[in-house]
Amino acid sequence: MTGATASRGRIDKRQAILAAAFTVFARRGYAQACVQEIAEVAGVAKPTVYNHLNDKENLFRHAVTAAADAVAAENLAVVERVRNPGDDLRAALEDVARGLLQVCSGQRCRSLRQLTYAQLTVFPDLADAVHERTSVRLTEALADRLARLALAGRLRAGDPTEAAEQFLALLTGPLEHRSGLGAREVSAAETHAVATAAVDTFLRAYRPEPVQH
Amino acid sequence: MTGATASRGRIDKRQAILAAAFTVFARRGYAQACVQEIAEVAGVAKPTVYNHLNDKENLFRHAVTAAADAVAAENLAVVERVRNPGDDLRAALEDVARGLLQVCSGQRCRSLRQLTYAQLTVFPDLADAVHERTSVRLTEALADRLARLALAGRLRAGDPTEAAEQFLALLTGPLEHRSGLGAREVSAAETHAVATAAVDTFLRAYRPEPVQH
Amino acid sequence: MTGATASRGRIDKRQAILAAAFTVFARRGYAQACVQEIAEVAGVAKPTVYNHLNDKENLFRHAVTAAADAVAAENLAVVERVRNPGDDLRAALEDVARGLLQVCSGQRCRSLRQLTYAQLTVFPDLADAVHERTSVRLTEALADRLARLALAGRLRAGDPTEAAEQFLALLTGPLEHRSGLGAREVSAAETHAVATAAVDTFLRAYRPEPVQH
Amino acid sequence: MTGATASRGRIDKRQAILAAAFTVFARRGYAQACVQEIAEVAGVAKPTVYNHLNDKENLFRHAVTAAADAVAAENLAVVERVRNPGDDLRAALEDVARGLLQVCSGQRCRSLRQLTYAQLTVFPDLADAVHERTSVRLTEALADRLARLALAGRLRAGDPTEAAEQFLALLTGPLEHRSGLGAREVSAAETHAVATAAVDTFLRAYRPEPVQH
DNA sequence: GATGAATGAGAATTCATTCAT
DNA sequence: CATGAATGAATTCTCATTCAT
Repeated sequence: MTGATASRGRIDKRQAILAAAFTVFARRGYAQACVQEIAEVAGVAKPTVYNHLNDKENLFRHAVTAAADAVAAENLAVVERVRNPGDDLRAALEDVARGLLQVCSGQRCRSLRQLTYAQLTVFPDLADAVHERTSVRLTEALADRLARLALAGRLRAGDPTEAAEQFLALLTGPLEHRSGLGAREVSAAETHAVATAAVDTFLRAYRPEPVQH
Repeated sequence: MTGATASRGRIDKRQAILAAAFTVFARRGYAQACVQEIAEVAGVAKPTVYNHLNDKENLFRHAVTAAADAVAAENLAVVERVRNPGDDLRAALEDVARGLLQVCSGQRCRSLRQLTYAQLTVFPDLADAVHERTSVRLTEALADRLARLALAGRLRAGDPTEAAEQFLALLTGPLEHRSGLGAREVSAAETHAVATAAVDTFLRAYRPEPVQH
Repeated sequence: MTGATASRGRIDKRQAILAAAFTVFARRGYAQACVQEIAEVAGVAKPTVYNHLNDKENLFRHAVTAAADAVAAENLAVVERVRNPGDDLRAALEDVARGLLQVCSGQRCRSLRQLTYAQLTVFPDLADAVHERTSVRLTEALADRLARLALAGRLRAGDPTEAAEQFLALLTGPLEHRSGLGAREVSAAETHAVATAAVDTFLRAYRPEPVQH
Repeated sequence: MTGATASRGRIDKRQAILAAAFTVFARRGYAQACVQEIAEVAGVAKPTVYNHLNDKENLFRHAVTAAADAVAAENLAVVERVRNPGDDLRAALEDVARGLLQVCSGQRCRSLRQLTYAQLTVFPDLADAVHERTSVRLTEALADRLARLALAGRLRAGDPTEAAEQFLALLTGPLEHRSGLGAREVSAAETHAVATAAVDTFLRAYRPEPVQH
């Protein structure tokens, strides 16, 4: 029991450090963030941070990767909701669209984008990892759903990955535009409008071809 | 004449410093970049950098703003090409699309995005300025062209700004996706494909409504 | 006990830094002194200086204040010696005079004067603090003693603060004059002569009025 | 004529630089003062300062020496006023006392003291020169007057230099005490009181011995 | 394992001083 | 002679990282 408790305490401490690190990195950027502040936010002493994660770079990698995992999970859960679309295809797609926009306009997701972008040239492999988790997987999961819909004749046939890319682009592009690169919060009304417009355009472009006879 | 030469020399040096600064900031990121390296790349002594631009922040602001101006000019020039679309609308839009992708996939534009994103929380006003120059103006210029086309009955009527947002989203979203957030170069073939797909989707969604009779 | 040792070590280090700082500031002046040299003299690394005292200004303030406290204690101890003057008033006053001159002609006191004077306009509040500790308190302590003597009829009545001011002036004025503003050491013989002359003048001026009858 | 005008202009410029230098040195201290600011105050370009006075040290030496000369002249003029004391010795001495206090409490004299003190260890020879001009010469000039008075039987015989030292000490000591080392201005009323008290004490101590018969 | 203390390396910034005009 | 521009040399301060306890 003691052992379990101790391990748990240790794990908790590690989690606290990673969470604090993400917060501070998001607040200051990689280089401007200092380990001191992270330790303070985590409520531990500086060397404890070094005991758990070897150096600043490692700390950054783990904090960012953890955030990317969380965002990935959220995104995939949203896409999963369209597995059984029901009769109203538009409604189902709008549900996904709103869900994704909610995730993308959240604090964590914006910070993640920012940090990853910022360190693109410094830690290119990390950028790859994040991109894989948040963008590639999401696109593929969505492509899977769209492929099913095409097969069922509810969408025009075509490259489902390309369709998924475009569906996501119609969401994130206007969102980014309206949030000023993610600096400003975007009102619920506005994300709603973006979602509606995206689905509308998508459905117009991907409605099944009229049957020839 | 002497004065002109001297001034010219001074202006040249200032330009050299700003160019070097943008290069080094792009290579290392804001905080990791050191003024020393910028001075070396510019071929001047460190204090000369401080004589021309008062401190590191100022240097960053000017370097980024100058790059944003250049990108803005390039983008607007591309959009201008669609002012007289000719008979083949699809060809005209594909021309714009390819032109914009060429700009956006260029080194400078990617660095600019990266730097701006990275310092979003630190220099929010700078992010605003860049966003205004590169995104807002571009969207509006494109919206102007699309509005004319709608008026001429060659596109479905609707909010032209929204249409422009979506047109641009269909370009930059997939581009970003395929370049891994902008880390990798994207082949000409791929940008070509993205442009074609974007225009195709856009035209399907925005073709004029069939006339009722 | 371990804790005690550690604390003691820390306190020792802080003392060493303050002592080194005073030495180096005295040697070079505030602005010319560099923290590097202070650290070397203290036998620690530069950042250790910053860990203990936050910046150069703080370091200066603490070093000077500590010196002022030490000088104040010495001066007050000397004045205390005249609490029970005995029969020979002249001897008692000469004792005080010599004691004070010894303190004032000492290295620390001269450096303190110099540093305080030098930074009068830059750190006026520090100058106030030093003046209060070294000059005001001393004058008042001496005034207390002189008041008692006047009450006992051994000195002419009058404003004791003014008398104390003048007593001290008769010591420090000529001392400063002979030491060339404190640059040169003054020989014991000369301080002796100054003390004797000061007491002589003081007693002539403050001898009790001849009793009227 | 051109030559004369030119020389005059050159001399004026040099004076302006020295005056500006004294002002700025007084405001900031030697090391904190920067040549740039001095040039601005003097209304010339930085290299012009270097053309006239070779380097910062030289600039400081000349500026301080010039100020010392001016102060010396003022002091000596005041002492000269007691050459023909008239019947009322007390009045004559009070006149000198007030005159000297007025000089010593002036801005220039305080700045001069400050700067000289500050650089005592860095430029000891400069301190000597200032001390000689402002303190030694003054003491000797006053000693001359006091010697004449003693010879005339209006003061007790004794070492006139010592008497002069004490007379000056009774003025400057209390003045310094009340001005907080020269930081604060001293009201006219207070300098008046200091002068009166000094002369009173001086006359009590130096009145002629009652004649034996 | 956690921490208070210490430090080596490095970065921004300033400034006296010198060229070239 | 006066000056705009450039620079070499310092200096303060910060921070990731490591010991010793």
